[in-house]
Amino acid sequence: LASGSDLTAVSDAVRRRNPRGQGQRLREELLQAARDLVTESGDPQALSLGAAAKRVGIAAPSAYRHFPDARHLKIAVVRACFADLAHARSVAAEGLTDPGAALLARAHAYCRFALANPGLYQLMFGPDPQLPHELVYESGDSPGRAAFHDLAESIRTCQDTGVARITSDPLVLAATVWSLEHGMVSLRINRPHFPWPDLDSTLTEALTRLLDLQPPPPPHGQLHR
Amino acid sequence: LASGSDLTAVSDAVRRRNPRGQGQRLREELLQAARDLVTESGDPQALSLGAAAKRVGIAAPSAYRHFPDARHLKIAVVRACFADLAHARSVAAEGLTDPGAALLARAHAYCRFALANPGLYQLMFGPDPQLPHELVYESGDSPGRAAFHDLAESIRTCQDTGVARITSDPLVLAATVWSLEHGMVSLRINRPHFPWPDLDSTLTEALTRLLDLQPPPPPHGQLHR
DNA sequence: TGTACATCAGTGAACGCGCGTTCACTGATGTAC
DNA sequence: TGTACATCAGTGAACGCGCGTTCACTGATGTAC
Repeated sequence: LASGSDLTAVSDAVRRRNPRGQGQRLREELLQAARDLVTESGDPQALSLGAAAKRVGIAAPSAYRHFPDARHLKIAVVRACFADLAHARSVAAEGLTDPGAALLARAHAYCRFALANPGLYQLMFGPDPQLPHELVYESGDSPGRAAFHDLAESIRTCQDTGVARITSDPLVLAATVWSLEHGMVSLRINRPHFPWPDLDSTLTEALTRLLDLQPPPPPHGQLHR
Repeated sequence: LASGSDLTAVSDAVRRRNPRGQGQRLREELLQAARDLVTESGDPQALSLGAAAKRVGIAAPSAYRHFPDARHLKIAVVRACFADLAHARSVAAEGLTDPGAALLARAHAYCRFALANPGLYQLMFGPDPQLPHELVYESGDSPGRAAFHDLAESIRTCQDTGVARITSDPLVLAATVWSLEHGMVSLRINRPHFPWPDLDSTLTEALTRLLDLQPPPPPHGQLHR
């Protein structure tokens, strides 16, 4: 009722209704609000249609103009997160020629993403019957499944170039590597007060042993351990 | 209203009210009902005071005679689960003299427990601000922390006897091993439709490589791979 | 250029759901006298 | 041995909460004529 200038950054005081064709804009705002709710609370449960609507400054039923139901809002959030994670993983390996170094870089990027976005990570990888199969690793062309095969390929490359001297099936190894990454981050997320050892060095050492990785031809002589 | 003989297995028809001193019995029943709810649904969220009361056949407020609030019911369930897990782990290693074999046996027992009780496992190891620190790994004398130090000791023994040839800090190694176990089971729980490789052989191979385990003096010649 | 109208973004009230929790109570069981 | 009473296990009704969802609506914006 009282004119508040603290709600919207740009517009004057009251929320300006979106012009004709731009219902899209509110959709984006809802999506972002939902992400922020989870990010800020660190709790996947914090994602709800009503809370997102409230945060954007509209009444809850208005959200139904943009999402058929609450489930689809969640799906949209998770889909965006998978895209972000894939991006972070590929950016991390950019310019790295040694396949072992690239593999390690992607693994660290995965963990960094998880620890930086614990709530969203739990949303992506937690159990959730609401999320459709094609999104979360269940079906063949899901973004998560693509990342998994990417990891397996990356391991195969290491094997082919002699960087990884282990000879097991790369798909089986990929499952183990992914399990290790997931276990490390999800335990750290779930038990924040436990005296965890440094993740970076622990992960590097574990992957090196698991895959029998050879250090790259040292440019300067910088080695682990 | 109609006399149903299908509710209680032993007593005649209607629930017999517990005699004077035996309020304890209902407490046990509530605890078991809560466990069953989670076990049967596989969903930690299924644990609620009301649902447990309903399952036992009493009105919801009656549960307050036995638990101060819903949180304490959950705590009691988780406490019992930790005891079960510890028991399963120690039973699995009974009679095994080779420290490497004992370590592997306990690891497999951990995973078997998790996959057999996915709902309860998530309750124990999922993020849950409701659970008190002294129960879930945060404080020094929690049952989970005890299990962790047990694992570290087990690794140290392997090192001392030459069964594990890796020289890193056993506490750090324990964190890695636990992460691997947790990752393997929690991903399998969360993504049941993913084509996971066999857990037993994968885990054995991964632990063998991680700790550089030497096979025990073969009684018959049975080796992995 | 002006007016009448269709479109559509957003609203307010209301419902049912399961949850946790409170309150004053009922009534069988055991005990004191 | 009998009766009056205290104890205490369990009840029913009620509340507030946040959730998802429906419904008929309002009213500004753009367009057709």
